[in-house]
Amino acid sequence: MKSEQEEQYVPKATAKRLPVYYRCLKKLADTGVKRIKSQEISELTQIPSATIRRDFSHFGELGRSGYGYEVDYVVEVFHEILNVNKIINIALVGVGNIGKALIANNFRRDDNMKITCAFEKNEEESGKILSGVPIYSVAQMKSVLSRENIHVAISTVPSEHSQESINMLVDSGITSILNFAPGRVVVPSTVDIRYIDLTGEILTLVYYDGKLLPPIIKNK
Amino acid sequence: MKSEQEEQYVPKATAKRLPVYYRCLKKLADTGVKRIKSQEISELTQIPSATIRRDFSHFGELGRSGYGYEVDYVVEVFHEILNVNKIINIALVGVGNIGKALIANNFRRDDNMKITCAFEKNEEESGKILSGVPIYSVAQMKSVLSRENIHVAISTVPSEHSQESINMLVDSGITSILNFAPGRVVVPSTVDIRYIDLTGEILTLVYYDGKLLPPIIKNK
DNA sequence: ATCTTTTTGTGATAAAAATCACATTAAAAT
DNA sequence: ATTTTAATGTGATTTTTATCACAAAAAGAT
Ligand SMILES: NC(=O)c1ccc[n+]([C@@H]2O[C@H](COP(=O)([O-])OP(=O)(O)OC[C@H]3O[C@@H](n4cnc5c(N)ncnc54)[C@H](O)[C@@H]3O)[C@@H](O)[C@H]2O)c1
Ligand SMILES: NC(=O)c1ccc[n+]([C@@H]2O[C@H](COP(=O)([O-])OP(=O)(O)OC[C@H]3O[C@@H](n4cnc5c(N)ncnc54)[C@H](O)[C@@H]3O)[C@@H](O)[C@H]2O)c1
Repeated sequence: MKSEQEEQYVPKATAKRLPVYYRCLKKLADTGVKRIKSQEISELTQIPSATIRRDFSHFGELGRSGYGYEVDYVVEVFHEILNVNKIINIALVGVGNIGKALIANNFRRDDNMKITCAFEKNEEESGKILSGVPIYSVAQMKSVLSRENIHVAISTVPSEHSQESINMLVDSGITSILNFAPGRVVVPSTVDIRYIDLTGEILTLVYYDGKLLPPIIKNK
Repeated sequence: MKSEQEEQYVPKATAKRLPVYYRCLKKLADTGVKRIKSQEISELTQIPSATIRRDFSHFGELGRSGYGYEVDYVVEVFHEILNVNKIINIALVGVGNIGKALIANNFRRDDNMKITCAFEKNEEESGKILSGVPIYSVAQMKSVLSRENIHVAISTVPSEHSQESINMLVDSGITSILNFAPGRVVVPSTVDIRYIDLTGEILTLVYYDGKLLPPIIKNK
């Protein structure tokens, strides 16, 4: 491994793949697989083996030459890296179609993350408890979030109220946001926001399909 | 613009931004904005103006020096590029929490895409009609999809049935898939699959947050 | 008309990411 | 023990993407 100083930097592209690796390795560990090589992880994740080895290398020498990786050990490392050991409490804003689905499922399979409270503008919904998750009115957002010390939120409000909802979240101390409304909103640089853009994904799929992939679009 | 030959290639990174541009410009057009410059689009989309101009340049000389872009014209161009003029019929597999939410909303805001049929393993659900969308049994998949000539699908089945569901879709002639189960599945190279990974998004957000962004992670 | 201002489109460059390819190291076989 | 085999970790390179910075072109002002 490189010196601490140099290895502080994890490329953005690598960071985005970490959950894929974690999930893949976790599944292997749960299946009882003890040993794996980059080539096999590649088949499972569709990520080239050289990329996998390079990515892993940012976190130390996780494997052994001529052997591969000890699954349990690598899972442990990724567990640590991704904070899977810590419970992530999540707030949800906008209890509509998607919001209700997210609450109902509530990251069932992921034992470390959980929607613990939700906020809804419509006063008919607020006050209720859905699948154990209390729905508050938006007026209560700041106090609830600071009391419960929550910093991660999902927004599932309609596009036109997206900025409004995100402003309230930021004002309530949220620093990480997942927004289901794809229109870009403005946030302070201290806040990290990511977008789920279903319409965009479909458009991109169809765009590529229309071009029949290889000949027109340069790279896979 | 470059010669036809050279300009066949649209970088992958550009393609992913096209829906963002389209949405942004469409909104402007709908608001009555007639003229826009790359700097303003940058403020609205958070994409650097140089990147925007470079991206646009792949589709011709869309703007005018010292003036900017005619909003209506550029919307028209993107409209064409993204096939927004064509109706995209979408099949959905797995009518559970998420599946039902997607059907209920059914891309309300996007007049060119629509879930027109759904498939569910649970025989209690199949046979019903939800928000106008007929729910079929999985046994009917191949015949319905070929009859309706559908090539785009969304899978919202649990992870452990993901490969099974995708296999059926591929076998039924689907070439573009959006999968809500994040575990990577194997598809023929003729099929394009994209993943929505909510858990992964949250993990990545928290990963970055833990590192407090700038000092540890190299680039924004 | 001419001049000034503005903003594009794009060469050139830099930065980031992916990939190659192999020396090195450890495992497994003999 | 020694040899053979296997797979890592990483320099080196290539490819892709982002950004700089400005000449050229058009708009608007005078
Ligand atoms: N459901 C889909 O299939 C789908 C597809 C593409 C995009 N999206 C996006 O997902 C988001 C949610 O979709 P949906 O179908 O769940 O919408 P929805 O209308 O069913 O639910 C939105 C909820 O947010 C509430 N709300 C509005 N403003 C609020 C505020 N400021 N604070 C708190 N709550 C507020 C509304 O009262 C409503 O209950 C939308 O932005 C939509 O663009 C959804
Ligand atoms: N809802 C969330 O908050 C959330 C969060 C993260 C990930 N996800 C992912 O989204 C997916 C769906 O989640 P959900 O909460 O809607 O699950 P769900 O269990 O409510 O619904 C899944 C549905 O798929 C059906 N099904 C199973 N196998 C099938 C098959 N082969 N063909 C057709 N139908 C089949 C089931 O009968 C069920 O109705 C899961 O893969 C999950 O990992 C959901």
